[in-house]
Order: sequence, then structure tokens, then C-alpha cells
Amino acid sequence: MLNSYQLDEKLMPILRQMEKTGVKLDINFLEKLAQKIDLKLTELEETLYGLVGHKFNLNSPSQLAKVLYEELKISPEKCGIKKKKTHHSTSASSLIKIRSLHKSIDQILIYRELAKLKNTYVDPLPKLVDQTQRLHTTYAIDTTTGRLSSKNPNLQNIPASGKIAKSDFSWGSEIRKAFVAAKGYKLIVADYSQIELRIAAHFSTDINMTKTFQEGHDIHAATAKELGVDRRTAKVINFGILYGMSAYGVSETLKIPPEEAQVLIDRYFNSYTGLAHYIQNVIGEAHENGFVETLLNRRRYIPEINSPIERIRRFGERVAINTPMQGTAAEIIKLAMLELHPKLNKNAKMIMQIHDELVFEVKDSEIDDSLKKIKNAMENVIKLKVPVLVNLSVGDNWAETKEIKV
DNA sequence: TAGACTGGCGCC
DNA sequence: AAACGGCGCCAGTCTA
Repeated sequence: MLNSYQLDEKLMPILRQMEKTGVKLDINFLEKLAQKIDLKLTELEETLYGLVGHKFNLNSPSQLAKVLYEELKISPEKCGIKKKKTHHSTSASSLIKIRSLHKSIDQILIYRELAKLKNTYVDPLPKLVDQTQRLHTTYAIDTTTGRLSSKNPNLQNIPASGKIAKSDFSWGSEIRKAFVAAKGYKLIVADYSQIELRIAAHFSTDINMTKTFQEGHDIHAATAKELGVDRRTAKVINFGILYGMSAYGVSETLKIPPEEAQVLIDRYFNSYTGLAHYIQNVIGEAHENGFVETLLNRRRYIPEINSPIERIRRFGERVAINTPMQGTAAEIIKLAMLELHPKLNKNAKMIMQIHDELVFEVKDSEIDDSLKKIKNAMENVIKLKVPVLVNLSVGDNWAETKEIKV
């Protein structure tokens, strides 16, 4: 059986091919979007200078901190806002805590969101296309877990949905509309469903979690029922588990007291005892061996795990929990890419990988055929103790695809 | 003026 | 004392 490093070797030519093919970008669309965002930003700037009483650099966290925490006399201590090295935090999660204390806060959140989109995506991306309007990233496999990374440009952090900040419009998802299929082609998006939690079930053989997946139920809904909470809360805990999150982390994310968060975590591990044992086991082995491994034996050394400094040691433990699952998920999709690539042709090309998702550009006449091939390869490339499921959708651009049952 | 650092934030 | 794993990119700020 192939090990993780051999897998990477075989993947290289496929990645180079994906880079070379690239993805078509609708420049006109982005230019129009840029104009709309500009108008909005100018409007927000004027509103904000008015509300605060003077001009300042809205893009400077330190200047904003001075305005909020000194001039406007908002007390960061009372509001539970953490201190950074140079000043108190003005991060979105901090600003949300003081939302009700001044009219400017919501406007700042919207300003930040729009400035981010414009500076990171809308303005730079069109400058990077070739003569055929296609964008070419560079993939690397030099991460600590075995995931790919993407740079120049990074195609793995293109906005996917709207945001929480109460703006009147979901600007974020607009960006993906600019990622289009060539004429006569469509994009197929294929993403693994809950792959890391399925891997958790596989590694831990947890009876409860395994049963949920085998019966084809929604894991977050099942967890919600188990804990007596709503689905959103259950989802946070399920994800938190994969990252080794503490009661503090859960409480911050859910905005509930740490004591309540601890109760939820206790209840969680009482429901998923197999998972609890697995996690204890991985941490134990990491302490003993100084490393953890993925399904295909990618090894990550974790010197932090035996640190005398608790903070460092805890970090090592979170890494020990997360790396096997994140790394195994990366291996599964890489295996699928390897399996799939020879089955494709010039009318059906794999063009992007976003960790648990593959995007293909496929000629209209070959969509049905490709859908079957893709689903089959991705779902059957590995046999776990729980089913591996892939969702497929098709569309003219990356934002507007329609789910297809195959 | 270039590079490093900081705070912040987009994605999975 | 910090508190959620893995990335890359941005503007502002500091420093050589």
C-alpha cells in the first residue's frame, strides 16, 4: 500500500496540470463589482468620520483602538476584550461585543468586510489572468498535516458565502460568481460530506457516531438530539472536537458561560465514549512517541507535547488530536485525485482543489458521464468503517451551482 | 526603501 | 496565561 509521501510524489504532475489549465475569470463582472464596492466604501468613510468627529485611517487597528477605547471611552476590560501586544483588540469578534455601545461599530464591521473583499480579491485577481482570462495558482504540499496549499493567488480562500455583519447584501458570495466555466462547458463541484468526522468515527470506532453515519443521518442533528441543544450548537461542538477545543473555546464561540460549555463537552463525551477514549489514546501515544500518524503513515513530530509549559503542551495535544484527522482527509482526496485524473480528458478537467472539494470544468455533453466517474472515484477510493459520501453540483459559475443526485 | 512584524480575516 | 487545527494575503507600522 502506498504511503503518504509516495502519494505526494504521484500527485505532483497532476497538480502541475491543474495549475497550467487554470480557471476562467469574468473580469467584467469583477470590475463592475469593484465600482459598486467603491461607492459603498466612500459612503461608509464619510458616515464614520461624521460619527467619530474626525478623519482617521480606518484600515489601522491601532488608530481604531485609540478612537474606540480612548476617545469614545468604551471600556475594553468591562467588555471582555483582550489586549494585544500594542493595544486592545479591534477584531470582528471584539467589535461585536460592543456593537450596542456606539453607532459606528456596525459601520466599521461593514467597512472592514468590503475593504477586505476589494483589496484581497476584487482588485488583485483580474491582474493575474493570462491572455485567455484564465487564472493560474501554484499548489504546494509543504504543510504540517499533508494538506495542499495554494498561492499566487490562493484559490483556497475565495469567499464562499455572505457574512454575519449586518450588511444589506451578501457581497462575499459575489466573488465566486466571477469564477466561470468556458463557453460550452460547466463547472462540477464535488465535495466530501463531513469527511473529518467520518474519519473520527473510523479511527475511534465510536458506536454512536458510527451508527449515525451508517444509517445516513445528519451528524449535527444527531448530536443536537443527544445533547438536548439546537443543531447550530451541536455543530460548533462537533467541529471543536476535531480541533481539540477547550471549554473556553466553546464558550467564546457560542457566547455562553464557560461552565455551561463544560457541561456540554462532558455530555458530549458521555454520548461518544469511544471518541473520548480515542482522543485520550492519541494524546497518550503522542506523549510516548513524540509523534502522531495519519492513515497512510504521514508522521508529524510534536515536540511541544512534552513541554513543561502547560500552554505549549496543550497546543501539542490539540495538534495530536487534529493532525491524524485533517491529514487523513487530505490523503483521501489526494487518492481520489490520483484515481480520477487518468479517467478524465480534454473535455473534463480537474481545475481546483479546496481541501475537501474538487472543481472540474466539463464540456456540456459529458456532464452526466463525468458526474458518475467523479462520484464513484471519490466515494470508493478508500474503505472506511462508515460510508464516504460526496455531494455534487453543476453550474455556469462557482457561486450558482445546482445540486445533482447521481 | 525594503523587509519583518502585527493585527486582522478569507477559506476548509 | 492562554484558551481552535491547517493555510495565504492584506494594510499599517516599525526598523535597519
